[in-house]
Amino acid sequence: MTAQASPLAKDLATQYPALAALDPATREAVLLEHAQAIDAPAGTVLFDEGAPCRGFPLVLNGEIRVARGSPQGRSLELYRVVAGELCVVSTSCLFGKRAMLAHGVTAHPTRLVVLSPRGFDLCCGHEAFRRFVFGVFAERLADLMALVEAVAFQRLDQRLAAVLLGHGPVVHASHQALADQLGTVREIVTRLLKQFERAGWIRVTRERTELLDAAALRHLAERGPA
Amino acid sequence: MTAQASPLAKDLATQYPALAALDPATREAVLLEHAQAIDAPAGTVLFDEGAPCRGFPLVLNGEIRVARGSPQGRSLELYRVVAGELCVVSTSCLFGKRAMLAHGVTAHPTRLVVLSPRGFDLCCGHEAFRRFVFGVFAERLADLMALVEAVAFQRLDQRLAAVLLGHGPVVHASHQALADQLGTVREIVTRLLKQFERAGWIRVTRERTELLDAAALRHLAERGPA
DNA sequence: AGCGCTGTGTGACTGCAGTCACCGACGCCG
DNA sequence: CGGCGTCGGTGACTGCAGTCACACAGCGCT
Repeated sequence: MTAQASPLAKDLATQYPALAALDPATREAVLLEHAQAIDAPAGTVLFDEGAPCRGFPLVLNGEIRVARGSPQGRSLELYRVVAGELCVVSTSCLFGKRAMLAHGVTAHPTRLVVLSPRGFDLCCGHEAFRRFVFGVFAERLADLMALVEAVAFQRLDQRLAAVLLGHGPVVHASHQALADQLGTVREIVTRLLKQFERAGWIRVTRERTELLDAAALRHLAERGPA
Repeated sequence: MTAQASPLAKDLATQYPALAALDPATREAVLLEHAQAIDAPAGTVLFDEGAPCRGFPLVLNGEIRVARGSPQGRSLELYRVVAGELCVVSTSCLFGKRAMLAHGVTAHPTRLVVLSPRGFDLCCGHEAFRRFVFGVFAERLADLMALVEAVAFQRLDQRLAAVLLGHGPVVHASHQALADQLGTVREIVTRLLKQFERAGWIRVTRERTELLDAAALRHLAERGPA
């Protein structure tokens, strides 16, 4: 399906002001000939490690989790792509002409538009779009550096606390899912959550973790062990 | 000092074909008005964590090590910038309008040209240069992901082996320097090096590590513990 | 009710990395 | 020569994270 449907174009313009700023001729050409809309239910594998790469995904709504697996079957979340962003792993892999370095799975039902390499080039001819792309790259790079630092220098309880805080006041996720975000195993998450619960910071029920004392968690995450 | 000196321009053209591909008018304008050459001896701190950012450094020769420090005084090398590349941390920080996320120190005497943001924008108007910049970003992103995976999932002996292999057949570095690359402490490096030496894989002398059995090290680094 | 699947809880054990407290070796310099 | 700073080596100890092996609870299904 090509992406000329009017509501889609409108969504795109709302989420991506940089696209809206293109001159109308280019925009039409890109949308008609170099874009493809996709609707993916939650849990769809959009791309996999080692696979080639289709194009540059722009996310309209929903969320993509980009993670990398370990040989021992563990997994570590690198970052997420939400509405208004583009997936830099795909971009990176297309420019470096290499296989994908990570896999991407939709966390929620997600609508996205995939730009062909040519379409991406066209858009990049315009400064506004370029600045947008560089901005996203900059963010991701910063995220990854923060992640490196966290993995290298922080304890798991601190990182778990940070992850919980990043999910809002009630976390809907199995312990295994949390473990996959952290790059650890289920038992450790269970242990640490129990610790937090005994401290009165959270309440744990099946598939659900309720934050009772966000301040304490934040303190642990930021300033280290009490 | 502006960068119109002919040998410098030639160096730039050699190291950066993407710059040479610009139309001459733009190139002249950029070099004359938006570039600054710097010669830095080894050990110069080019930028520091939390500091603002001057511009986009292009490295003509030498090497910059970009690392991030931990609160406990440890350090972890994120990547290096060699001739023909540009430093993405600076780029990232300029685009994200944020403070620097890491510090950069010259490992060898290094000559570099710093482009002003405006000069960078001018260059980016040309597709060849853009592709070059995206290519570098792609590489760094890939590096960082590999680093995240290594820190999260590999044992220290594996990572140390990899670092040794990355330095050529003879490594000139103190144990402390190696520890700083890995994000660990000196004693651990000493221990592991002794292990490798007992296995006959390396010979250790002061400030110098000679690789005797690169194959064994490579095997450890890639396939894990024997 | 019985079954099976997924998610959770836990105790025992292991091992790597980190910490601490030294000591010794080497090089530089007054 | 003696003193000092950097670099390297080592043993004892600690603690976190990971592994293994279970037991159990909740839910959907037949």
